[in-house]
Amino acid sequence: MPADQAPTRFQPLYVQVKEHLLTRIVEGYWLPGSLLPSENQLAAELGVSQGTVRKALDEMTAEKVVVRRQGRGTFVSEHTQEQALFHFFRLADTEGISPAPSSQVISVKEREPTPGEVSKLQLKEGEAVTHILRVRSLADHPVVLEDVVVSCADFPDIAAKQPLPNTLYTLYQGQYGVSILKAKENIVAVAADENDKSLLQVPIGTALLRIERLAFSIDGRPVELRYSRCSTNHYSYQIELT
Amino acid sequence: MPADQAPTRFQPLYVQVKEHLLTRIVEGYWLPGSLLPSENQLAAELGVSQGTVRKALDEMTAEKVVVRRQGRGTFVSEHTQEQALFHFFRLADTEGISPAPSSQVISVKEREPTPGEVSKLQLKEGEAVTHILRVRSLADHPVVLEDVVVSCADFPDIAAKQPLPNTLYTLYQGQYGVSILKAKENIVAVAADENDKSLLQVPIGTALLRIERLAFSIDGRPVELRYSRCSTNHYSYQIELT
DNA sequence: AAGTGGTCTAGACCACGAG
DNA sequence: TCGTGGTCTAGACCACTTG
Repeated sequence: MPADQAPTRFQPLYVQVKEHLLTRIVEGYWLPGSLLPSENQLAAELGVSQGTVRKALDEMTAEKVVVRRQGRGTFVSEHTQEQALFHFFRLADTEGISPAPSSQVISVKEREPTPGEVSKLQLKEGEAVTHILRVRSLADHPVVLEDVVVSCADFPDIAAKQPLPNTLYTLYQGQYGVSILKAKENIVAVAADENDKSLLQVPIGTALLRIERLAFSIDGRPVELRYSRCSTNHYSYQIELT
Repeated sequence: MPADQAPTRFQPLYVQVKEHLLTRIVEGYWLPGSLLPSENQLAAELGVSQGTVRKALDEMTAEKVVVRRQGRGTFVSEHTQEQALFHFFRLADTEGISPAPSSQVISVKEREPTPGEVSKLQLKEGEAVTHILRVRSLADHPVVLEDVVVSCADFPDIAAKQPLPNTLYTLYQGQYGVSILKAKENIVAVAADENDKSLLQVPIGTALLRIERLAFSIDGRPVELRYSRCSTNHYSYQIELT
């Protein structure tokens, strides 16, 4: 007994259930942090068995779209401070410890996008972007110089939201309903320039990490482009390959 | 009806099944590439239901310990050229394309480990290491200068295996039965020195990526420590955060 | 046609959290 | 005590691969 209109091709039931639930979350029917109906309720509502709902929720749990708590229920993921931090902020010291970063916003401007931004963010003709420049510090030392570019269409009037939170992703989710679950990073080594010298307090020519990050929302659209220039004197970029 | 001796605490049955299967693979009872018994055979042999075996195999599939092929069966993962390459070799050009790297071995030596190597590789007292130095090229241009350090106990007489394959992990698995499934990387930016200048053909002071990788075998032991110095003039380190 | 993994169901019991 | 997710089972049918 299929519970959904056929999407395009024959899909396993649990995939259809998953996409149905995902759609509701993306559309804001269930907000981040809210409790979903129980597996049995969803199963009854969609006309499938509880095991099928479970399999859909299992995959969504693996993708961190939802969080399950035994005895309580299943919740839409929330970008808490820790989550956003440990998931996307990869800098830590030799012990693997990352002190909570603080941020100092240098400027917030609306402007025309560059051709690279248009293609990477898949911007429409004439769409403007907001450009945030800030310095992030660990233990009171400036470590990262960050250029953040987002579409004004996705995030209108972001300049008015100041002071901006340390983790922008909680702002995106809380104020704009955009959940960042995936990102691609692209890392090269560059020499520090005049700008780096004054803002990161390193000599010109110091080797820095330059990280380009393209972040995707829950529905797979690229929504943020971010360039980070990192001093790696005291911290390193750490990641696990599996 | 439990199928395994209780490990330490009460564990779900499927976890016990998973650990049992994992042990057999680690011990070489089933070699990489070989076909496992069917789910029903395993279930009968272990005295659990087929669904429980399935759940164990599902997790092992997610961890890439095994590969399932519908209609054929479940196989122990093999480090093929592509897998090892695309899984752990993160350098690619702006289009995300990575030409097959070639390697030139500069030296292979046995020596005493440094204190850092002892602690990172968890070496026993008096255990020697093999140190491989090589240059890896993409499209005939030298791009990575690599120092690879492994324990002589894990990989005896590795010097005799020359010419070393491009992807050492296939050698580890094929000749020594050690499967690398997980690694931690630690990235900083450094300036090129004399050595980099001659081997990577870059000017002294050029910013390079320095990647420290600690690779773990299927049973969770650290077995290889590798330092890569990468020129990022034409290629960048690319990774997906999820 | 036979055997494999892939999906789906239905029902049972357990462990946890909250009232 | 009740409702939740977590585990386990047993059996059915489907889709794919091979002979």
